[in-house]
Amino acid sequence: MSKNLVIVESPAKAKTIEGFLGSDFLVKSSYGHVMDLSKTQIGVDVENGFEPQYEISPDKKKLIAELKKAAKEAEMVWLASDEDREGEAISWHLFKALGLKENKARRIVFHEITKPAILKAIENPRDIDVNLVSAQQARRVLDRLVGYELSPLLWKKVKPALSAGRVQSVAVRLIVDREEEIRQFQSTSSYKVTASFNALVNDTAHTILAELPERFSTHDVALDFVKSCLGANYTVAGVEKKPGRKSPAPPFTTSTLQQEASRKLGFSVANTMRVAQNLYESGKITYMRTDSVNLSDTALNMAKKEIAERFGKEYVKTRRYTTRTKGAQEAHEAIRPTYLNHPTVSGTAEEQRLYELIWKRTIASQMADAELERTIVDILISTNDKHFVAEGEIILFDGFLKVYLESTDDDNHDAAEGILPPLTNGQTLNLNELLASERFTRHPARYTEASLVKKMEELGIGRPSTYAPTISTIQKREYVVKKDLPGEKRSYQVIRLANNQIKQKKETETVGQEKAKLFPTDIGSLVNKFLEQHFENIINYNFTANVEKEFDDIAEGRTVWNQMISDFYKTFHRQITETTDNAGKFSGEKKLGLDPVSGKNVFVKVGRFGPVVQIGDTESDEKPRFAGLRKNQSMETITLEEALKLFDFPRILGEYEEKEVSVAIGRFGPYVKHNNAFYSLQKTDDPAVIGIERAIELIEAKREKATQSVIREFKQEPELKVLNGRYGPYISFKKKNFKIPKGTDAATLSLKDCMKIIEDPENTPKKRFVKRKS
DNA sequence: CAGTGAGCGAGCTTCCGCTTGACTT
Repeated sequence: MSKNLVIVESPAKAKTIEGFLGSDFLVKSSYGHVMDLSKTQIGVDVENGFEPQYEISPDKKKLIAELKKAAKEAEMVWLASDEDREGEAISWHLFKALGLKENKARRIVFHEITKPAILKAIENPRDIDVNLVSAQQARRVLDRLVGYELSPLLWKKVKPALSAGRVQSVAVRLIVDREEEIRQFQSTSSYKVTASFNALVNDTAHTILAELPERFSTHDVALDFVKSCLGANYTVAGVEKKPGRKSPAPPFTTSTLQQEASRKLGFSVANTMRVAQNLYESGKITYMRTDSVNLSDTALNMAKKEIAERFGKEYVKTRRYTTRTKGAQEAHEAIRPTYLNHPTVSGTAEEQRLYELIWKRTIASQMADAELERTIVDILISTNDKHFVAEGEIILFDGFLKVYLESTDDDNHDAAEGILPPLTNGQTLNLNELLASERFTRHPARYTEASLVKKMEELGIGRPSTYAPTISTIQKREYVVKKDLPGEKRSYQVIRLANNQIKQKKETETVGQEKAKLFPTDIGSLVNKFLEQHFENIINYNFTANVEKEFDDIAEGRTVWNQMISDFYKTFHRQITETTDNAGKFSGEKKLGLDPVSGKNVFVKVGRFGPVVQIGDTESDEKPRFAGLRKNQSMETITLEEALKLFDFPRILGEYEEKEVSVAIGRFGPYVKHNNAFYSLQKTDDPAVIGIERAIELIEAKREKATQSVIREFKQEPELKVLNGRYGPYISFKKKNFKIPKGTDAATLSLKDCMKIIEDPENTPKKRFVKRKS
């Protein structure tokens, strides 16, 4: 029995701390929040001061019972959750849920997981900060009211099972707005002039690349300029040298780690977090959900030592970074390796790569600036008054660049500048080639998962622990899809001057390719439009920043939390009732034209199951016909012709084994139907042209696969089979599936063994969704 | 997980922010 019980949020942290403290201390984890509002009800008493109705989270009941027991046996309980709004609330909830007494509980906080820091914290306990808890309560209640009043309104007015919230709806808006900007964007072209020269410097031939600082707006002006260069001489008219410096980027936060892992390693946001969690749990990195760029003193000293040993003393520069991010709470350190003297670790390939990135970034952040020298060379053209400019950059001292260079999202920059040979004033250069190429302005970039996180962080929307889940939610709701675009060919004009001759030609380039970018869907755009019309104040980009200020006031004790919520709710709830009463169905209905066969109107709109084409008016006596849009189609762009084509299904292809074979398009894409069985089409198959031969191929292929997946069959019991599925072997019996206990060899199971497994209630299929009591 | 879409009506869906395993057919 321990005299002291310490409760932290994360089990990995608990394990580390237990090592620091003696046997008088038992360290446990709360696994995050332990109490929350009821999931199935609004959970807030709006009539009575917005009193929250908390309950112990269902998955925490067992844990709370355990903690309660441990608390009873201990002389003192130390509540050591994180030092931020949510952490304070966790301590308060623990206090309540464990039924602690004032004289038997202390609140402590520490910023560094080291023995001295923890001992110091224990010597300096404090009370739970009630104001900070109130601020969290306000945050929680506001999010609940917004989410649980807006979502049902969407079910009624737009489509069932949709959702809206303070964070997710703004994330969707960013993507919808960006797509609209791209649609509105008008590309213009201009002519950019570049030249390459040959020069002999110290008996060595060098190539020098230069550019005209200005651009020409039309082909004619560009051509006139190139013509005016015929027979020209080019001389160096000035060499200017400027010193420059580059500083390293700060250590990683959750958001910057997600961005760099996306750009440098191609990881999705969720993957980055999964891999980082593994590194954290095996003690290799510090906590991965943080908004702080701060490094502990221990880390700073380790970095200093490591850099001096590895690269030399001149590479050391100790830096303390401060966070400027809106709403940062800084309960943790920046993300860094636990031991900075380990540049690599063992683990999976992904773990090694992510770790290396974190190591480099941390080390670089404590290294000296890179010192550069920029050279700008001015080149005169003898036949006109324009100048070429050549720029070069050399590194005098590499500093942190030895280890790490941050990448950018900006793909508009041109080829890297190289080293220029030492040119002298008055030196003549020989023109090798002069090019005037047509260049086009580019639309703003679509968001990647990571660049969306960056933008959300700038707006103060979401927290390190929610970036990845939010991005997955908006995709799961089908507001947004992540996809690639193949790009299109575009031709552009090039005017070339070489050997004193001008030649013009047309070249082609591929533009507009996209890889893993976020696009709004029809539903996403429609829901966004609905919210813009009725709840602009909620999805306004500044809404979160404004309420955060009010939460701060509550935390400081200047505002009473439920007064703030009451003020907010008055307006918000009026908007809800007004929209409920006055707004009609919001389907985005749009008329495409007339059906040439029936002469009826053809519409597109969002129906109960997603975007549909409708032939015939809803109000008419005859029932309208419907067909769902294909996955790659959009209400925005679909034509009448494409819409009518969707009604060509189901199409009868012929007969096979004396049963009809047809092709149709269902909820999950195009499929072949035969004898009441379904066979999905491949991506390369077009349901509009597919024939009976191909359909039979698909049927046979699926049958073949099915026989391969059978591990065991029994003559005595044809309804029982041992099959190989997605998650390994399982038993199928009378259309129900049963898992096979670990350590059992599926291939040697007898019928008796199988029946035993089936009868064991341990192995019965679990219900996917737990039905709630009414 | 598969041919939905009217209208009727029951029963369902939903938020954000803390934390990890559990374990799917």
